[in-house]
Amino acid sequence: MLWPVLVANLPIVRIASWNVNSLNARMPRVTEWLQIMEPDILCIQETKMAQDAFPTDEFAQMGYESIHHGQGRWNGVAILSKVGIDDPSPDFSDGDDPDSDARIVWATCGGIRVASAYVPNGRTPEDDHYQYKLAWFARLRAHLDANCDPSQPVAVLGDFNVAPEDRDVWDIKAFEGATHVTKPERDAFYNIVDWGLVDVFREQYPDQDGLYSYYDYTKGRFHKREGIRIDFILASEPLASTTKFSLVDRNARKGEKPSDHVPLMADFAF
DNA sequence: ATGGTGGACCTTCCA
Repeated sequence: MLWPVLVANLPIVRIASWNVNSLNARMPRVTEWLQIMEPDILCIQETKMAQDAFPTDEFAQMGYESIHHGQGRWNGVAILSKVGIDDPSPDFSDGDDPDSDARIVWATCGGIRVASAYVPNGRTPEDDHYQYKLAWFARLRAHLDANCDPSQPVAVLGDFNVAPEDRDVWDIKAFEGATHVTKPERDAFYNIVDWGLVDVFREQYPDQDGLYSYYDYTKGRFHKREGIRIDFILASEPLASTTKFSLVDRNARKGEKPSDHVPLMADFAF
């Protein structure tokens, strides 16, 4: 345990993201993980929970304020914060056309504009959902253009459902004709990055391959290390330039009732 | 053997 000593005199904000695949099913794992890692901010995706079912009190007892944008059976995103929840905003604030799904929520936490994002899956390149996915990415970019400033601390975290490079999947040949690796999806992802965001994990570990954020439940994918890197902590330069530590917590995929995604975490001396 | 899992929900959709 050397590194906490090394950074003990720096103000650190610890930010995490986790697609939990049902917060009801995952609550024991989430509370355990919060107690171990003690993030200041946790972005949650796929709560699969109605708005009024969110365990606000239970998180409050652990010291977290929260904002949930819930839908019910599908989707649902939330932000937990020990450093404040200011200007909370569900969805995209671009007028009178709300998204059909609860896929993004925003809040300012400790001076950082934070988004918890769950990008549509796409299903297949021929599916209407694939076009919805591309449009959703464009809408996120437009929201950033209109409402945020990359010279200020901004962090967009979540499940982007895109593997940006071939090395972000265990075997690119297994993805022929599939979503998550097509050029339009990758272009849409990089269009978000190009607004002024840094893939914090890749920046810190440019040569680290084989450490993925998602492993399909089926076919023994996890123990065969057959995963994909589709979850990201994207931070604007004022934040990303202060990165001290980042983690893809593969251990969280082990044990009883894991999510199919693992949590990501980063420490910023901000 | 051409499937393999898991979550929501009620019979099938979604990832």
